[in-house]
Amino acid sequence: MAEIPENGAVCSCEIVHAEVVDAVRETLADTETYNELATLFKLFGDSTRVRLLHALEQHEMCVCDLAALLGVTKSAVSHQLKSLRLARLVTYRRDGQNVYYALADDHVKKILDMGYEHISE
Amino acid sequence: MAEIPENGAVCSCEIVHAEVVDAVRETLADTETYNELATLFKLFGDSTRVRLLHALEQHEMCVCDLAALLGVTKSAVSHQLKSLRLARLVTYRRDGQNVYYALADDHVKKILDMGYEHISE
DNA sequence: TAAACAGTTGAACAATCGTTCAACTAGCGA
DNA sequence: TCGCTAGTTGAACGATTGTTCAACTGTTTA
Repeated sequence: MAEIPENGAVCSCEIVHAEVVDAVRETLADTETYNELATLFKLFGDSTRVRLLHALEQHEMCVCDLAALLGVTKSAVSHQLKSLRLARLVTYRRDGQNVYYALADDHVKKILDMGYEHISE
Repeated sequence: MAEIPENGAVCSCEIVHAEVVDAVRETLADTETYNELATLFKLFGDSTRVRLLHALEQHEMCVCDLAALLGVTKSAVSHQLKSLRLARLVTYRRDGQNVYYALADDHVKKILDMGYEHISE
């Protein structure tokens, strides 16, 4: 469970509904979990990466073609793909001179779809 | 559709698989859509906001109690809640001196759950 | 072996972000 | 009305981020 400060330690106020606060506190996960979640979603929080992921949702592609498609440099694409790779959002496959990237699983699609649903309202 | 640069304009390389690039290009959305998606997911990309959202998933809460629960100042909570409010992720309800926040809809829960699934593997 | 191209990497930069601080507004009770 | 508490706001700060640039590795072809 999380290391949560005592009442008033940092918040500079009194707790108004102690029962609610205590009940909710029980259900919270540990700090590390929230950090990992934030780190994951941060990767979806950049339009270049979102476009990369959406493109890879259609078909696996090499760095060169992704760069041409999105209109950015190979370097920029490579940097972003590395982040996505470390988070296991995309997979890596070398074939000759080319390196092909593809979505690692369908979580990416589900998350993007859920986001699209929200902004479409 | 998006304004996508011509081949080689920015990518400093030749297109390797023109058919794939052209096919994927057809399926991409416009720039504004990707910007909105990124803006949305950026809000999930901070552990304080993720904890706020997860807490509100359990029960509506006032700013004061949220600050006490998370161990941050009321000001920090208020700033973050404003961002979440502008993105229609949380709702606002004043009752006397207190302002109660709650999740706007279940997209938040679905997105968080999908993220949790991913990091749990 | 050397040239050519695909891709990666690290440093550097500007831009963005989250928190803090101080000052403010709003509602409640005396 | 005054004092108190809840909440908001804007400026300022340090920290993080995305891109660029230049140099590098790896693979293919001549």
